[in-house]
Amino acid sequence: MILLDENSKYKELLNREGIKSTRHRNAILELLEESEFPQTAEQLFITLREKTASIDLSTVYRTLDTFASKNLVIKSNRVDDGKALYELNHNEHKHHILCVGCHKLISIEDCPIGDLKQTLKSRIDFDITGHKLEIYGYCHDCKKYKLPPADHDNL
Amino acid sequence: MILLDENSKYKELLNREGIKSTRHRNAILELLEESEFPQTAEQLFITLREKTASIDLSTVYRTLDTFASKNLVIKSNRVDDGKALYELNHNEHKHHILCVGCHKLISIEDCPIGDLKQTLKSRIDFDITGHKLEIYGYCHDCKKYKLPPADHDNL
DNA sequence: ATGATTGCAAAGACTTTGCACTTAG
DNA sequence: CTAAGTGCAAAGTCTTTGCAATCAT
Repeated sequence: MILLDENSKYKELLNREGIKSTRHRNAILELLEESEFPQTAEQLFITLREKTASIDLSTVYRTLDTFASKNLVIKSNRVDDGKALYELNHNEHKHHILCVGCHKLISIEDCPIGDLKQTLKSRIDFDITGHKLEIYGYCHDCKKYKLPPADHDNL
Repeated sequence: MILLDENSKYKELLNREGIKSTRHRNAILELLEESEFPQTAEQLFITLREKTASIDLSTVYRTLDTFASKNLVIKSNRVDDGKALYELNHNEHKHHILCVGCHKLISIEDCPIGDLKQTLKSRIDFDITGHKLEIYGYCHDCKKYKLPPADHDNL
């Protein structure tokens, strides 16, 4: 039996969470680690089929849900369609901006919520524990070439 | 034939957009106008069935999509589930905060994006045209009673 | 060995579509 | 009158689930 070291890269992490280390789970974690942006289950599924051996889409969903329940990944839904997105739960906090011309995602370090947190705390005694921010607009190139929105009519 | 004035309340608005004024369209607009928060198609459907005569769910979806294409309503998706939300496109800009203890929505006037807009413009030449912000946390009461999150584990 | 994980097929939830009937303009 | 709107049923897309086979510990 051929067992690459690769396959156990996340073994300790997984066992620590009380779940078994499997080929699929390792592959999905690895893929998420390589991904700059949140991915849909299908994107991951397609890449996994290309890179590693076969896997079923339902296994991808189940694995991602398991990871989400262990807080290893964060599940969210894109605002402009109903598809679920999954990303590794680094503890770093980051936002992206989406160009509606070319659909490129750009990471930004800025987070404008900090101030609001204090404001709401003192004004209405509301404790912010989390937030999700999606920003749309035109990047340098799309503005230049005056591209129309690709399919984000309502934003 | 009984034709209440009510039924034509939005006639001019609709005709101006090049679409016909119908009982259903008027009812949906009226309902959206009464709604403090974005509604799912099904919420609207159920209320419509109670308040007005029968309507089909597909008609609700078609009507909302038509309205969205005319920019009369804004369609979005909540971050934590896959259901589409529809709200009237007032030109006012407003955000809500969600209490993860009791699921209450609270409207806030604050919008922290203004400054960021300038920042990104000058720093990376990105023109923000829209954004979506969802904020989670504990309201005064839920903090007091130490209620656990209802079902927003990953936020 | 034994309970967890997986593939497969089927079902579920939400949304869209085709077509014949109805209605607004 | 005629194109637009609607109900109904069927299909489509994304996601979840039941069950038998397989795998990790």
